[in-house]
Amino acid sequence: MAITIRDVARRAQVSVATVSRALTTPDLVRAETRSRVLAAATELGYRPNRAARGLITGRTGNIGIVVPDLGDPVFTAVLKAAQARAAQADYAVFVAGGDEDPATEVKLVHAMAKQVDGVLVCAPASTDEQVAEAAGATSLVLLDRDLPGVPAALLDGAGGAEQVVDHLVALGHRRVAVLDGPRASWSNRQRRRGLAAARARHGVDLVDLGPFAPSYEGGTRAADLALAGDVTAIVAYDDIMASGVLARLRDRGVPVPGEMSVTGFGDLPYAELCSPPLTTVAVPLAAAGRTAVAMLLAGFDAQDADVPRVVLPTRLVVRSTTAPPPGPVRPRRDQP
Amino acid sequence: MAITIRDVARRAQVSVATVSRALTTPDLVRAETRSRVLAAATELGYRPNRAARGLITGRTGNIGIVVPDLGDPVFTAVLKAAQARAAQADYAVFVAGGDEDPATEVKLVHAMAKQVDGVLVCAPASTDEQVAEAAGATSLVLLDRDLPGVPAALLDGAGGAEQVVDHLVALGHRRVAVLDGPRASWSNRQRRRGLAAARARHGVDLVDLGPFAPSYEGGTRAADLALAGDVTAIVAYDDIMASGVLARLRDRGVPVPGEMSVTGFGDLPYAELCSPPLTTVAVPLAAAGRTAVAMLLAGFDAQDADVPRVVLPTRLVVRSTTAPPPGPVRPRRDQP
DNA sequence: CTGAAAGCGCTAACAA
DNA sequence: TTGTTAGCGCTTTCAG
Repeated sequence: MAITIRDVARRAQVSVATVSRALTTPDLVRAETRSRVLAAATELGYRPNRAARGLITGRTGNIGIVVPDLGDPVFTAVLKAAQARAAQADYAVFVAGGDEDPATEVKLVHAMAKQVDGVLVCAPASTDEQVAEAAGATSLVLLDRDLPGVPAALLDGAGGAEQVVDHLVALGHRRVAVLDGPRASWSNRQRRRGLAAARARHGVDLVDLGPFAPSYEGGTRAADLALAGDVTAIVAYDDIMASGVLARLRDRGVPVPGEMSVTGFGDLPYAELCSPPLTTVAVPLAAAGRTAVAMLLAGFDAQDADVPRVVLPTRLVVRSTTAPPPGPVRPRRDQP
Repeated sequence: MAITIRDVARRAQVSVATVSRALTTPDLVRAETRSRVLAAATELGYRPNRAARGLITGRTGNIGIVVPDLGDPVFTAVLKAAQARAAQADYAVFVAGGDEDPATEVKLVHAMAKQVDGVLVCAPASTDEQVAEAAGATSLVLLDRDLPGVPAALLDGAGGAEQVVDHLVALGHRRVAVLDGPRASWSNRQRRRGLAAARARHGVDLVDLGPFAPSYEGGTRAADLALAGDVTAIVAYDDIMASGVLARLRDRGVPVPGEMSVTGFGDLPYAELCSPPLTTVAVPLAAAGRTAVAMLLAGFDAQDADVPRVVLPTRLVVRSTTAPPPGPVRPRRDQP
């Protein structure tokens, strides 16, 4: 068996209670005793059993993270930042990835509930009811999903979408294709909201296409449809779809951005590596992960009943896939 | 407080011991009693506290995974598969990412040790001594790192490297640049071993360049050096470096594969998306993750003293970045 | 087949 | 300032 608090007590010639105190509430023990205990602990290589501690304190020192897909770079970016932030506070993190079933996410939360102090749930596809119910099982923070009463770290997808359209309009585009992604997600709804706002504001023609799979293949398929749509720009659902679009356009001999502008969403590492480098919306995934974890941790202590809800700003990154539309640039006429 | 075994016992009109048995060793309780208990448990939504159980059984039902970098798609691929495999066996997984310090990995193992039944350590950069010492703290399985006495799931990097050279030689290349990556890693040593073997076998000229950072920028830098080296092919350390090479060659107007062949290593998703699609070595990351977890789990039960060590095969995937060298193909002369 | 009781490693009153 | 004791939620002898 591993070494326990009792071994340390024996070696330091004190009771287990004193060892416990020396470790958790050092001020409550005489300096000399404390150092003796600490010395004994180090010599023995003692590491408290957090599970046992949790049993009595009700605090496990663990948090959980549930993501829709551990293979998706969007979520691993969040995970990385979240894990780092948690480690900073000496919290360990459980991770679980749902796969097919949207209800899985909720199950995962329940499965973790007893072993963690709280769970960060990323972009759950579950229904509001399911999420609310899961929130009953443990302390919850949502990421990229909004639900009244549950703390959330949100990404301003609407703002990002607006910036994209603003940019395209500024370049002179008047008719652009919008490639839709999976309909269900909250973030997609946000993005569409931003698109709608921009459309209203500028009076641009936004040609809705899709939905397409958020994949390279989805992008290649979408490109052909967009090409048939008499547009001068394509707003893809995300970077990966955009890369498919780019590839297909190249195959079909359509110069980008000369004949066609293309934008992505996410600014994943490879957006920069596309050729040409992709104009896209940078989404602060790492910041979101950090923030969400910070909210979770803060929620453990603070008992104020307010439900924090922070929206992280997105930012358009202009690279080389956007340019004025071909032909003579028609002067823009804004709505009166 | 959450609902405990006692609540279930009360509701089912039995003792807590019976509830425990009904849940863990169903055969030991009368069918009728069992169903009564199970019903009560379901009605109450009871979920046993695994930490408390672990305290007494010595089994936590958790495993840990330590990776060098949670942002690296190589490791998240492993993580995804490992997590899935663990979930299958109803194990939850802790995840931690080391960052700078190689010794961090060992610390992470120790930090997890008490909360898990075993840890999967991916490609640790620590010294043999450090790893061996960590293996003392808990049940360990290594991935992509070999150490006598510790079970390991290995990737056949040497074989992959040999396949690359075989392929290039078969195409007629006689002088190829090899871009080195971080020297320290075990997997890099393996790859170099494969290269050396192939060189000895074929008598090809292998021009060692580097080391370079395993990044896009590293690749662009490397490309220029390779170009100056009078070679007809470039073997990059990994896919990402290869994509940098590709980009730089395009910028410099060198047709691939017409004037220069390029290979990667890893077959990450975007290898296929490169333009042209990258010839590379497929590494069974998911299989490795699954296997490693399976080994870990198996090790918990079996008490045979043998130390499993499985080597997963890699496989060359020929796409469009390799072709015969330019100019008249000189007939190959193998060594006598 | 079932219950009573001990105890896993630890913390939190309560005394001393 | 320190030790004694109870007990967190659970499993596991040991009786019955």
